[in-house]
Amino acid sequence: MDLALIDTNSWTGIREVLLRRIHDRVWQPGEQIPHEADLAEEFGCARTTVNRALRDLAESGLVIRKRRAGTRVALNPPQRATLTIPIIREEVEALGRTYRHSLLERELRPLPPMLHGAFQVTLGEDVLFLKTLHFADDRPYAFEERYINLAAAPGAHEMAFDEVSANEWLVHNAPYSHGDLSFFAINADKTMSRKLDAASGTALFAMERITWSGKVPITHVRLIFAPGYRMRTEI
Amino acid sequence: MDLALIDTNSWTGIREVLLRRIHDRVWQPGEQIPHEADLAEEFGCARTTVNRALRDLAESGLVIRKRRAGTRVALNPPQRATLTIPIIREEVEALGRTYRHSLLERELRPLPPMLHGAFQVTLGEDVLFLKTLHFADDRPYAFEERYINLAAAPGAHEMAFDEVSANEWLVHNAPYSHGDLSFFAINADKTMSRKLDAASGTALFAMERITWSGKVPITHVRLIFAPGYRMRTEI
DNA sequence: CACGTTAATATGTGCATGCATATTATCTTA
DNA sequence: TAAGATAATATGCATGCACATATTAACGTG
Repeated sequence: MDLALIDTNSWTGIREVLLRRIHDRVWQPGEQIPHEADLAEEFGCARTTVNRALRDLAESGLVIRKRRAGTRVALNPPQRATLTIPIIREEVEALGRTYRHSLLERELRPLPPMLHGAFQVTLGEDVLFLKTLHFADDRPYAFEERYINLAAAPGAHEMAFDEVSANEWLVHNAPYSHGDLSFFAINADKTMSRKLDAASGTALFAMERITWSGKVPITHVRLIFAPGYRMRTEI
Repeated sequence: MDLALIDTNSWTGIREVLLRRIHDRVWQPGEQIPHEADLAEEFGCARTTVNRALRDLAESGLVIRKRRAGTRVALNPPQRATLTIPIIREEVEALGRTYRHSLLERELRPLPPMLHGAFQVTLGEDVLFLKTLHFADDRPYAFEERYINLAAAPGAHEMAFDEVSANEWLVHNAPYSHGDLSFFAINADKTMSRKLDAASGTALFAMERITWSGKVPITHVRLIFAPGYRMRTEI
């Protein structure tokens, strides 16, 4: 890798050079690196360009920037990973398999006490409960339990959700502003072992998600994947 | 929320306004939105500023941008989540608990066949194998199995890893450029149930990670967490 | 010397401008 | 008409400049 080949007039080029200096310990972790102005002079470019490169490094957590205090190499670069949580249909189809889902249950229910803390809905108000099984090539792929706040997604009341999945419908009709996401492992109980075609007690990968639009909760989902599921990403 | 309060002279302000238009379906999913120049005129700011706001929205996957083709609202906004995978010590200490770890095993070994594909090392070359148990307040927190490529981290040979953990040492001494990360669920076998103080067969959350520096593999880790562990993030 | 005030400074951001580049639309030409 | 050349256009990026803002260092003053 010849450094001379890198174009230090582009912000990406400058980022590469800075990255290499950090990797090669030219600038030690915790050490302060030269100011934007100095770097700009060194690379013969505008401060804006250096700024862009440094901003990008700061975003990925490799350097810490503070006004007046300058920029320093992060001591413990946090290992950030960006997970892409696709719509299950798309995930299955990306694997080259055919997607299908079947709605096992659909009813109005009071909000289960378990969710009272996380999911602030007027008490007494019913929420829509759905149980869905997702298939890939006719083999169970994931089991879904979902509560939908009808106040946040009124149209859901009229939807059967047998054709289009609740997930897809909500993505398009009740966009969320933020949410909580968590992952954990769970033992297959009798129901799940039957639905997911897994031996009872098998460790299953699960994901739980709550989404809000502003302060209004939209939906709570728990997805439990069939045995062998792995969630992957690159860092 | 009064829109008039938002400062449309700052790129974050403009981002908020655009975000709201997308949420409120002023611009439908898939629909093309006005050009940077038009928006700049509307907000009475420079095109650069609008560009910055749109770039940010594009990064989060909410809009898709193409030269000449313009910007359009994403049809299926990919649900991205940024996970921060901390050093275990920091994770434990952030919980207000005391961290401790004990090295259970440390030896040179040939690379196990299981890893031959992922972890390209000269055959016959030994790698350093470590087994560590991490504690929080003297209760087992996670069980770690790690292979270190000595060619990539020569200093590791001299390290006992009983004081400073391999994780922390590597972070500081053999920075990686990229890696693969995956999460899954696994049943506790006899060893793990003993080490992690879990009933045999309990579903455990596990993470596997391989990191490289360029083309040279550095380390392969498998972390298995004690029962009840949840990995959380916000979206 | 302790503590509050003020100045210095590095990053953060906005603007106007110009050119680069990818992609689409249009216009030729065989 | 179809294929290829060419023009039009929206985003991408670099520059120089000005000013905003957070934070630290220096300075007084009691």
